[in-house]
Amino acid sequence: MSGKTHEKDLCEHVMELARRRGFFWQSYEIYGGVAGFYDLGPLGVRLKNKIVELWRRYFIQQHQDIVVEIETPIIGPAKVYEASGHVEHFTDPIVECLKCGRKFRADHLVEDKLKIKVEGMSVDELTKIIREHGITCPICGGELSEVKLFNLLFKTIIGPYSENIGYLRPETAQGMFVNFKKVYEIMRKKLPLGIAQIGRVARNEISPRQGMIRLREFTIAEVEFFFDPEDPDENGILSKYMSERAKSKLLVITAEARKRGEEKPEEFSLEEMVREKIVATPWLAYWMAVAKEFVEALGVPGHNIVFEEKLPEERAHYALQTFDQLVKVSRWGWIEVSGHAYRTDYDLSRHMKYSGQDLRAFKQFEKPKTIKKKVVVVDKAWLGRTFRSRAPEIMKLLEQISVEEVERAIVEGKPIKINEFEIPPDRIRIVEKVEKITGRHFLPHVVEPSFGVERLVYVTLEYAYSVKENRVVLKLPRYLAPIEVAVFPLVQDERLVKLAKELYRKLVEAGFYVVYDDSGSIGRRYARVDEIGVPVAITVDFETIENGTVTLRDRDTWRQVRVGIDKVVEAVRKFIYEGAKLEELGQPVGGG
RNA sequence: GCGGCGGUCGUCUAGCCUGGACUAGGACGCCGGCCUUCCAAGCCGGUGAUCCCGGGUUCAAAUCCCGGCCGCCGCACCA
Repeated sequence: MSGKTHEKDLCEHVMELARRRGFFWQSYEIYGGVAGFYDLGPLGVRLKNKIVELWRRYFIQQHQDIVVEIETPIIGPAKVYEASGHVEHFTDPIVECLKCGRKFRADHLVEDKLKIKVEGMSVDELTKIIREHGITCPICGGELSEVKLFNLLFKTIIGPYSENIGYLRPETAQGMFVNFKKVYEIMRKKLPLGIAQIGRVARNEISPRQGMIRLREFTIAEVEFFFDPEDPDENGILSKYMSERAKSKLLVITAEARKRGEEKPEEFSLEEMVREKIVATPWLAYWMAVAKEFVEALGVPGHNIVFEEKLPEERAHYALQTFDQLVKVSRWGWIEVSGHAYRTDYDLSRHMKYSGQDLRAFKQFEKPKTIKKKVVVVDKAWLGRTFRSRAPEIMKLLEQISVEEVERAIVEGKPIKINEFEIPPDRIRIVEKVEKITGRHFLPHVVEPSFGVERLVYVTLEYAYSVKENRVVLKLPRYLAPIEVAVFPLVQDERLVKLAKELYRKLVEAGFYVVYDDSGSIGRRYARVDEIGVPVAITVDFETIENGTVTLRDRDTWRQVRVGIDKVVEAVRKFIYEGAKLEELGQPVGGG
């Protein structure tokens, strides 16, 4: 499933365009550049912001009754990432073969060779074991280096004390988990609840390549979606949303199919995904459908979007099931643009344990349940008088004895023996207590759709890139265009220039991003704005002076219509944000 | 991290093997002017290169050698 060579230069063209026109470029270029870091230029920032805005529309605005957005720090204390499992699971002990240069997981190597458990063993201990047992490179037999730890987390120090370690977050997710209880309360304790965040993350990749595709610092847009695992369709919310997307179809390669060696994806409707248990929980499928719709809105055709289920060994430590959303790109074949993980209650349970805080949700039963319960009651006054300072100890021991055992002793009239102590049956009795339970405490489960935004920027550009009559035309979806309108006077005639500048002002005041250009020939100016994806170019010509109309030119068809100058703002809005066809906006212009 | 290949104006590139006339050439772009009544037209002028960085060899290095950085590909690694 890898990209083949004949399409290769598309990526190069996109990268070249991105550099030349200011979408993005490698960071720190004047110092030779650093791998895995990219800068966004003026157009790149606008495009990224628009993509993020679109993401918000799909994941938050359309789900505003159940999803809210927060923002949390990039740096977190060590404890948070110990709890999340990243300190442990993002750290691999690695040995390198001094002869062939291959690297191996040191722990796996030792476990395989010696059949012993080495979990939790230090680097030095592992090195020692390797040396003592003369373990060598399993491939070439060469000598092995010392064991080194490799952790993808960027480490830093919080404040002046070096022991106060912090980590840069490798995902925004922990910000949501840490804040779950608070947001849950703010949202008046309703489930399901999605908490979204868009922000920078950092991962110290060993050797990042592939330009914008694999970065050491990038932007993630993700939702941690919390729901009651025993009642995912609480209040019919799941059903409501599912029915809204009933027509959604997803191309999926299941883990099972992959194990069979299958490479072709199978198409499932959203309903089939759930009914045939392709997904471990229905919400996972639902958010996959939203994710696909969103990626389509970036300009990727549905047949180039596939969900691939990860094999157990490929999954992150927190996931019970994971699907990657893959998009086909020219150079690298199928690349992941989002991950959809069923994180269960892993994160909340870990934070509960590490923080000591109760992070459980509470759900009231419709009717409180009453439970009859037998309780052992001791004559505490007697107990205290008799055993004095040892009484509390006995109380504790008594709790560990089952009610049935005590009951039996009472019935038989025998004393209850607890270690060396004896309690006569008349000092103890069984009481039936009625307990009222109004609801249940539980840890919500979580599904997580998570997007790499820079990848989306790249994918969007690549799918928009086209060549027409030897000119580059960036056919971005209109609503994503960094610059929305261009205004040109046909030639540098004072009257036309004046009118064009007025129109420019008017469009700017209406809220659009507009370029004005009166240099060179009109054709050159059209070409320049085509290349950065400006959807519509407006030209003020001599007819404008006569009858107050201007031409609107469609980037994709190069066709033109004439529109009254006073109707331009509305026409542009309709064209860019309401999907109107050019021909609906005014009178067609012949020729040109 | 290992191996292979590569790195020259904003972009694409000539030159590198065979060191010297290279003050590094061209094209496109970009800027200014002229021209121009709708698709990168034309003319004039201009701008623009740490020849990736550092060291070495040499009288002399874009060119040869070594080290590093960065990129691409393969391996390894990888939410």
